[in-house]
Amino acid sequence: MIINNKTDPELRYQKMLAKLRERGCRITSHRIGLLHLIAESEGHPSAAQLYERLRLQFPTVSLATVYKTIALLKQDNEILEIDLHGQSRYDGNKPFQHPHLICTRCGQIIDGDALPSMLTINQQIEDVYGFKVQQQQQVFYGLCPKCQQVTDV
Amino acid sequence: MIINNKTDPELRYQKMLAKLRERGCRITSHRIGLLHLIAESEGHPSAAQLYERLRLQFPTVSLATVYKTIALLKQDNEILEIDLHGQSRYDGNKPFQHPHLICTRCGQIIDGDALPSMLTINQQIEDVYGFKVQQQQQVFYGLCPKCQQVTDV
DNA sequence: CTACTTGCAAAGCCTTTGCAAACTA
DNA sequence: TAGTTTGCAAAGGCTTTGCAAGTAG
Repeated sequence: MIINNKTDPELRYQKMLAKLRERGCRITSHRIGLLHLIAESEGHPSAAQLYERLRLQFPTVSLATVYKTIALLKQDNEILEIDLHGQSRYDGNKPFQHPHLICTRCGQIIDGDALPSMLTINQQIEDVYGFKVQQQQQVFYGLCPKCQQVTDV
Repeated sequence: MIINNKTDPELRYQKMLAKLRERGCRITSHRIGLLHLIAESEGHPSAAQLYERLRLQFPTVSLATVYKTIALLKQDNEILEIDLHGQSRYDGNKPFQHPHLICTRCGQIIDGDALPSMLTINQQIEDVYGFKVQQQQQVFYGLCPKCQQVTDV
């Protein structure tokens, strides 16, 4: 079994900040705060969750600002958007495409970036269908190890 | 390369009809028409597309009715819902979980149910993460064979 | 005849947008 | 100072829901 290893949040923060500067964005205190939250981004938060957390530091910040900053990071491929039935979750710590495992009982979202098939699936798709993959979204719903024990009774 | 083989739409229609009867649903002409469209469901239509097609036969039908009938079929696992960034597409012909390949140029949605890794991925997830998969949603965006030629110049 | 189904319109949810005021560089 | 960013509120797209009228069994 795999232990989830995170990228260093500080490095992620610096990288994102640099990208924003590169494109000539103004660096506001709200953006700095949000970038820190996103670089950390434990548990794949939604925009609303990021907003709630950011509001603890900046009570006047708005949800629109959160969305606008996320939009910039998406363009720079500095944040990964996970599309869950009309609600987006974000991973700014590992902004590359990887599968996610979602526990239907406790709601936990596990990064599935250690699957061997992850390395071969795109090639397989090209071999079988002649289709060239650019992006992917793989979500698996089921029971995490802990919740299986609860259910097994 | 794989030729997409469809299930017999008539068989699918009968199966769905039987399931609705089983649960004591009333069989209305609108539902019969919609079931036929869904059993056929070329190209993974959206609710709005099914509605437009159904309206040709039944000009007074409403979009709400389409959604309500789809909801029933979902509960019976007789229709597969594909979640595309806030818009749902439906496959009532092959209502089991399978990957989809979406061409970002022409918009075509290809069934990816002939991939070898499809058979092993759930086991792999259990081996690596101890996670028991119940449902999945695998969407790959990229270029279909035809559109690659256009782009290759 | 009874209970389910329908169409309509309104509401819901998340996300995006328009705009004047505020702020970064 | 000039141009970006902000918060607010409204709008947008898709889906769901409430309800009285209509219909299947």
